[in-house]
Order: sequence, then structure tokens, then C-alpha cells
Amino acid sequence: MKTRFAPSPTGHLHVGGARTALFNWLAARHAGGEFVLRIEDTDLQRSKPEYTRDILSSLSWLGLDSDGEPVYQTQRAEIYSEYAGRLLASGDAYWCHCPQERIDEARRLALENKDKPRYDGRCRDLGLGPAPGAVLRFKCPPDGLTGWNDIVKGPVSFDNGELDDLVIVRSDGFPTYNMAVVADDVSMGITHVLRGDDHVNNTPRQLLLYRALKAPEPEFGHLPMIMGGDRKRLSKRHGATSVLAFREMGYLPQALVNYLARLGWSSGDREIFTLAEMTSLFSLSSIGKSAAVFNGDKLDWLNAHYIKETPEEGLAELMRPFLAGLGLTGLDEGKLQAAAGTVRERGKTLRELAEKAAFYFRGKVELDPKAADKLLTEEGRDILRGYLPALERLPESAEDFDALLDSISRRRGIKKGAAAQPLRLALTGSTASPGLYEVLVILGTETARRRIEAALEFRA
RNA sequence: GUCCCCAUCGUCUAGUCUGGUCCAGGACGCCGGCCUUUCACGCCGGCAACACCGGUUCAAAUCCGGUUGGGGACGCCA
Repeated sequence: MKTRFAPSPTGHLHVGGARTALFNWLAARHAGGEFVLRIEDTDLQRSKPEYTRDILSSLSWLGLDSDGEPVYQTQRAEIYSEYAGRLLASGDAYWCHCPQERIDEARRLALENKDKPRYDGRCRDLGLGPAPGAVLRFKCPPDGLTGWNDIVKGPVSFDNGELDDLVIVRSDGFPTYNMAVVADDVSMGITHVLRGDDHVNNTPRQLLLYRALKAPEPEFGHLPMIMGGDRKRLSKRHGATSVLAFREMGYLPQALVNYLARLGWSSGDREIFTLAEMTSLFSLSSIGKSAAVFNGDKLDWLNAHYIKETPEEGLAELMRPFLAGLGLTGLDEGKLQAAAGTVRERGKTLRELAEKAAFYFRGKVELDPKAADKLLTEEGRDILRGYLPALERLPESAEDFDALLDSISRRRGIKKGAAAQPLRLALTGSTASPGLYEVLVILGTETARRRIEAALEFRA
């Protein structure tokens, strides 16, 4: 088995493309076959090298390694002219001299009459030769059926009468998409073509090219689209869709890959898979055929899951860039790891974790004004003051600290929570934080004292 | 408009091929509870779906037909 992912570098790699890549990768790796990358950069106007770099780094971030160097279509001109030449020689293609304006006008008219726009075949039997501005068209059979057994959809077929004589070589000499894809897939020995649903209607045209070329046909599988909450095709309108944007938001590649895999594929009731587990469980026959809505909540849940599984050391390193984004750099490794351990179960993204851990590293904490208003009353300040002598030394253990809270709350006839909150606010600036004992250990007595004093001096 | 495809909880899905074990299972989210120094985590419980109509059959989420709804495609873009 040999599969390929063939993006065109006209934009960032988005989640739909990433899923296509993933399924191709899984199919190949499961079967012990090959997975190759082909950059379809024949659209000279819109293709940009920066997008190629974006695609490459997205795939490597996701862990989808390809075999061999990526192939670039712009470097394969000879191959395309060879295949086009074969079609011309066999009488399956012909030169068309129709002016662009006439074609455009015909399309406009057809659409106006609510017809399917199709080339009328004017040059088909004229036996024209090449000329400046001429294009090469494929001679589509006027009748009959072209069909295939789709890996995900089952039998699909089109009436050849629906197809027209498509352009295979443009007037600038470059092949069009359908020509290039077929020439590449044939010459690269691709056995399974897994691509988006939006290519279904290209398939009969490509099949006809394979047949005219007398080339072995690959298996085709068309993956259902990924849609936004409004059930429209996923696009920028739905917020972030590029793979790298998810990285910047603090998602782990394992989470995104796991989520994408479950969009259209399943293995019983199982939800959590590593790439390796998916690889062994993967099967083309268990790909679903209905479109799926991209739902960030489930991705968040998976991300939280993988964050919880990441050991402190690793998590600390992953959090660093996000902390740096908050202006916190050069952080002590031990302290960062300890901090990471305390926020690990309190956020869904690395970014959230960084935000929740930031208080450990700031010179002074900014008190949440609402909470300060509520907690730094006369009684609150009194409670806070009481911690000063008690915390000259670090409590021996979490139990020790708990005993301290117990005694304060009992003495004052308040709940433990009420005894803890003023301290929490002073130490962390917020009413929600990791356990106070952990916080104290990481901050140390000196910092704790300073923060308590700062809170005591706080004036709204 | 024409052609192609799709249709199970709000969402992702199992079950559909090989009808009965499904008054439909899991997960996310949501709601309630427990745990608890806060927030989380965790645990327990709950709400929630076979688009509709007809047919075949002793029996249909599962098979057939139609309707409706949704998506995609209709370029010298890929």
C-alpha cells in the first residue's frame, strides 16, 4: 500500500487537511506501506513557499512523518507533458482553440438558464494543432457510465454525459489539476487515494484518464467533510482552523490527532488513542460516511486528558513559551515543574495552565478587585494578620497546614473555607487557585510574608 | 438549476452489510449529588436520538421505495 497527502500550498494546513493526512498516514502505517507527500504547487499565483513550510511543520508537529522527500509538482513538468503526449497520440486528447471569452460567455449563459455549464466540444473533431493560447482537452466518452467502488461510500457512478471535455494542459503549458494528479499518482505508484469528499466528482474524470492511459487504477476513498456548528463547510469564519493555531492556543498534538481521528472513524466505544494505538486499530472499513461537526468541547476534554498524563518535567517545558508570552522568562526549572504539577488538573490548554501558574512568578500579585472588596474586610485582614506569625516557618505537611486552618476556623467560629480565602487572595491574587499548602511550599515563607503584607496594605 | 453524496441523543459515534439479544450502548457537553481550604480533578446519578411517509416481514434503527432536510461539485483553482 502506498498513500499520499497532496496539499496545495495556497493556505495554512487546516484541520480538514490534517485529518486527510492522518487517515492516509494511518492506512499506510497500519499496512506497513508507504506514505508520501506531494506539494501541488501548480497554481503559480496563489502558491507560496511559506505555506509549504507551514504544512510541513504542521505535519511534523502532529507526528505524521512521510517517506522520502516531498515531491513538488512544479518540478515534474516533463512527466506531465509525457502523459499528455500519450493522450494526444492515442487520439484521447485534442487541441482546442476556443477563445476564453466564448467559453466564459457560454458558462454565464448556462448558469443563467439554470443549466450545468459544459464545454460544447466545438474543436473536438477539427484536428487542430498546437497554437499560442490553445489548450489540450481530453475527449470524454459521450455516453456510458463511469463508476468505482469507493472505500468509504461504496459504489458510486456518473453518467459520462454529465462530464465534458476537460482541459488537461493549460495555454501556459502547465497541466491542470486532474491531469497532474493522475500522472503523479500513476508514476508514483499510489495504490490508495484517500481525499476529501469534495473530490468525488473529479474521480470519474480521473478514472477516464487512467483508462485512456491504460494505467492501473488505485482504490479511491472519499472522506466526509468537517463542518462548523452551522453545518457549513469549516472555514475561517468558524474561528481558528489552522493546525498551527491550535498549537498556539496550547493544544497538544496528541489531543488534536486523537480528536481528528474520532471525526469519522471509530473503534467500538473507545475514545482515547495514541497514534500508535490508532495505527494498529485502524481500518479503512470503519470510516464513517456522514459529515461531522467540529466541536471544540471534546477537543478540550481530550487536551485536558493528555495534559494530565504529561509528567511534570515535560509539562513545565511545554508551558515555558506560554509563560514567556505573559512576560515571564528565565524561570527556575525546579520551581516551574512544581508549579506545573499544581495547575495540571486545572486547565484545558497550556495557555490556561500558564495563566493559572503565572502568580507564582510575578514580583507582586495583582489582587482581583472584586474578591479584595469582599474578603479584605476588617475581619478578613484580621484573619490574614493571624497567618503572619504562624507562617514564619513552613508547615511540615499538608495535614499540618490543615490543622492550622482548623484551629483558626474553630477559634473564630467560621468555616475552614472562610479562613483560607483571605490567605488565598493574598498569595495568589484570586479566589481560585491550587491548594494553599502547595502554594506555600513553592512560594516560600519570605514571599508569602511579603504578599500577605502587601494585601494588608491594599486599598481599593 | 443539474449531477453526486449523506441522514441514530445538542455534538462525536456504536449498532445497519449478516432484520429479533436495542422500549437503542459509549463519549463530550449539560443538570443533580458526593468528595473538598477555593477552583479544579475524581466518583455516582440524571436528561437526551433511530428525520418523515409508505412497503416487505411473524418481527425493521437495520431491507426496499418515496418525501423532506443537509452537504458537495459544476474553472485554462486545487
